Amino acid sequence: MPATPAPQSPPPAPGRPPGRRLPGGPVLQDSVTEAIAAAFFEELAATGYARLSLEAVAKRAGAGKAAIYRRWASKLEMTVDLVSAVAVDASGPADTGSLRGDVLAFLAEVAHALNQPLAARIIPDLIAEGGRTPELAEALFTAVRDTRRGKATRLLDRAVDRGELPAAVDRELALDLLAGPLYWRLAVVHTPTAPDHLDRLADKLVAAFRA
Amino acid sequence: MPATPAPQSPPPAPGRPPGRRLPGGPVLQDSVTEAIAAAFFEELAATGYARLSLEAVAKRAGAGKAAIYRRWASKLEMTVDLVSAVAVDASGPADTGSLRGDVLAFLAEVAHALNQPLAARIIPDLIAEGGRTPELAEALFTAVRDTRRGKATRLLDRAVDRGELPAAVDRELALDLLAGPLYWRLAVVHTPTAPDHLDRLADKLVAAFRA
DNA sequence: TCGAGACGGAACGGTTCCGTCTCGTCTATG
DNA sequence: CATAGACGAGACGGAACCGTTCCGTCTCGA
Repeated sequence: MPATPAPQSPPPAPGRPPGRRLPGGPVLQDSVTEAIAAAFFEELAATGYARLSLEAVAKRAGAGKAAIYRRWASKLEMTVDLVSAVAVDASGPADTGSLRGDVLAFLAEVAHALNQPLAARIIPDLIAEGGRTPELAEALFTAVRDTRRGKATRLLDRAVDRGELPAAVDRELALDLLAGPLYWRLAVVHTPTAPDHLDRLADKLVAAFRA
Repeated sequence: MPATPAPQSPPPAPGRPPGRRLPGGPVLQDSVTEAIAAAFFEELAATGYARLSLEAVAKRAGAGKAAIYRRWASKLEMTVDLVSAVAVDASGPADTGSLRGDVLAFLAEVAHALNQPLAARIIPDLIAEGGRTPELAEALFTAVRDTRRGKATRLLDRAVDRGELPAAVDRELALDLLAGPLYWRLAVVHTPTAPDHLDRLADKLVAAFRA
């Protein structure tokens, strides 16, 4: 019974950090665990969550099915755990000194994420699946939506502090405007973007915030 | 000439219009066909395209599987056909006399569509599936995206004619701004909307277009 | 009246996947 | 060096669907 805490074992570390069965925190130190995680995301992009088969994940990872079941109890648990793990980055606040600069930095970050081919396929799929699987929706919300939401809110707060926006700026709308158009273009309609696309979008958004 | 051409048959109608096997045009006169279509969309909303089982559709419709296979050759063909059928409405141009009025009317139409519970579940699912199934993506594009795109383009043209926008208005960005924020809010993040939400959004969008 | 054909229903063999379990191998600790 | 434990591989029974085929019934138009 390796993975589970093994309450009686001697003082030092119980071997090397194994995976774990219950949610609580991503691990991934294991090379087998890493291979499984990579295979999981590739399979997720190719097949979609609904049709994703743990058998295919195991085969792609060059692992046995037992290696997966030793780490997670189910496909849903595995998904929640791995998705939460990758979304934790949260990264820097990106204070560029001006509202337009901050907006542009935010857009560039979103665009960069959505231009990853794997992410562009996986994210819409998980969002759609979240409509059917509340646990998955919650994991997405706390890991992704709330993180971005926090960044965008701080972006607006800084602009208010600088006097670039009135204190009463409509934050709800601003958040939708920051995320919506890019998501729509890159993840829904798959339209190519001109090199200065983000620049022009940033101009429009700043104008909208000030309205 | 509803069903197959039936080149030799006498002048009058050959019975009643049956479904048909190949794409080309929605029919749906049949009561059985209607029941199947309704069951299909309910099942699609509940299960998602990937897991949708024609057996379940037949059961929900109170029909036999043979009744489905008599009309469509596969799940994909059925989906393309039925989705194209519902999206054809296209509706009126909605010229309200002002840019802001037109924008608001456009937003209201989008919001109304996305507030249908079935649509709100089905659309993100089909979009995600479209990333994996080119035929489905194409059906969605020609039936939905191009229709909306045309409406939005005419909306901008009218504003240019009125002198409300410069002729060089950035149509690409405007289209993303019209669709993206609402789609983001209603279909991705599922956030409730205040009663005056569309009004305030329309103000922001008009300001953005003019920037 | 009678035949054509669509109907609901049920069963068919063939896949695919699940979650469990058993092999024999490899490796690292003690 | 011995051995415990994780490993890859894959067989297993059970379940769900697929797409097809067959019933026996019912409703038409000829």
